[in-house]
Amino acid sequence: MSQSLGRALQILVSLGEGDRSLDQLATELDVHKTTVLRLLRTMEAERFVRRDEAHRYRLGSRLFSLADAAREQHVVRAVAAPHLRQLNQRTGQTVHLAAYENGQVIYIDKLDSVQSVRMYSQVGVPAALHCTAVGKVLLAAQPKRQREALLGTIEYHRFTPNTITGPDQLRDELDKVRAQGWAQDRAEHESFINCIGAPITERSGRVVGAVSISVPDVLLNYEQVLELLPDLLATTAAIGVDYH
Amino acid sequence: MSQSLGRALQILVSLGEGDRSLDQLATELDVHKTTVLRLLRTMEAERFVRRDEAHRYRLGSRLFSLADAAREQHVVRAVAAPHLRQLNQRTGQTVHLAAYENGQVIYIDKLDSVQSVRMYSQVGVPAALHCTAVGKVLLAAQPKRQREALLGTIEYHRFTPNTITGPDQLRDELDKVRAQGWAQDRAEHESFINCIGAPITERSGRVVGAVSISVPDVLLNYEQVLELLPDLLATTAAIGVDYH
DNA sequence: GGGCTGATTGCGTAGAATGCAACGACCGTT
DNA sequence: AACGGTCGTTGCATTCTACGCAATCAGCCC
Repeated sequence: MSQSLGRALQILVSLGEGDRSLDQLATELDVHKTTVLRLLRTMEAERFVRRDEAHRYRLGSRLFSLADAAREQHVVRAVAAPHLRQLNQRTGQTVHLAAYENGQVIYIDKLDSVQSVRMYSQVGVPAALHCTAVGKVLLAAQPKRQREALLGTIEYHRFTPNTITGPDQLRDELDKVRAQGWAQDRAEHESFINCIGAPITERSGRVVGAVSISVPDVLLNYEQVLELLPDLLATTAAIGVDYH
Repeated sequence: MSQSLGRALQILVSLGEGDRSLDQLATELDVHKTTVLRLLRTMEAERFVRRDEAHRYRLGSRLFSLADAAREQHVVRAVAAPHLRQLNQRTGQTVHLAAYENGQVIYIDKLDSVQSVRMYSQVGVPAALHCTAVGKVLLAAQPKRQREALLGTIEYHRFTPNTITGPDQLRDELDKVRAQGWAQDRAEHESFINCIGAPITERSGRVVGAVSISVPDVLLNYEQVLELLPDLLATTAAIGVDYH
């Protein structure tokens, strides 16, 4: 909607990948370098970007405090933290916390497995809606209109042979999720990794987040992962009670 | 330089202090709410802000990954970290790492005292140039023109009776700092807290940051703080060697 | 159901943002 | 030390964008 602002945000995202020179940025955005310069100057004044002695541009220190603030503004994160830690310790598996954010599902916390299993998820990065447990849970919790709109816009990228690849199939899956109160992901996103996820529901019935447990099948098979379900549901219930 | 972008950044800073409604923001910026709405929409699309069900606006998740990137882009932070930890453990005192960022000095890392002494400094927030050890060190290291320009723009706010309150006095102080290779702050910023700070100089002679130790005088008097100086200088030297 | 508050949209206009071209600073080269 | 090249920076004219207005719409409380 706002052209210059949109370009400025693009610059910030680009700088997130590494430092850039002025016309490197101009080339990326396909605008005149004068334009880029003025945007950078404005952001520099507010410390969103900084410039080293060799005139290479980097992200500025304002982002430190803003990110802290963004974290604190996720009430659910703070409330959930102790419960997630316990769940992580009891099960020893990777635990994720995610929240809905205008049309997307974002990981807002992550506790690693005691085994050093690497997962591609990362705090602050969107989760796929059609093939992750948290994605399904939070999508299922959206009001119908919103949900249907999203079903249409998802790119049903086929990550594994098990990935759901169309809106109709996903709609059925979401109905099931809503009925049973939790979601599964049987190697739909990463081969050899199974997940279960459940919504955090606060007193009024509003879903404010989702928790998932992810387990590589070399550690536990799917049936064994299902045995963790009561623990997961107890955790999300406890978070919901603490939330207010 | 760019009006709309400037306003957008103001919005982000404002949201950093807490969530806002649309015309709360419009009032703060003193613009029409239509304008604010369009800026918010643009930022929403890039996940810089999010909007909850009650149409209150908050900071978005994009800031998470950007802040991580901003941190990683400070090479000195990673290099210094282990040395700072050791210095913090050996002395037991509050240790700060700061860097110069277009006309300001920003704390980019902080290790707390073993005693629970609260200091007002915070990572990502600017340090006063005229009354902190890191401020003096980094200001002293600037090229002359830059330095003189800054001497003129500083607001010489008098925090304590010891605070330097004018450019001439500060210029003399900076000469001393440059000559001796370190800076002091004898209760110039916070009463009852003394600091010493030293520059991190990499091989080529460029100053890439500053480290300081802060001690409340209930724990050590100024002479005792000076006894920590060799340890501080050894630390900054070691960081300088590791830096490349 | 009615009146409120607050969000949203269409539109014309003013002014801001843009691109151009010329200038300037800096660096390395000969 | 002069030169050429690269890259950042500035002044200016033009155009298109961002702005505010007023009307509409949605939701909420009485």
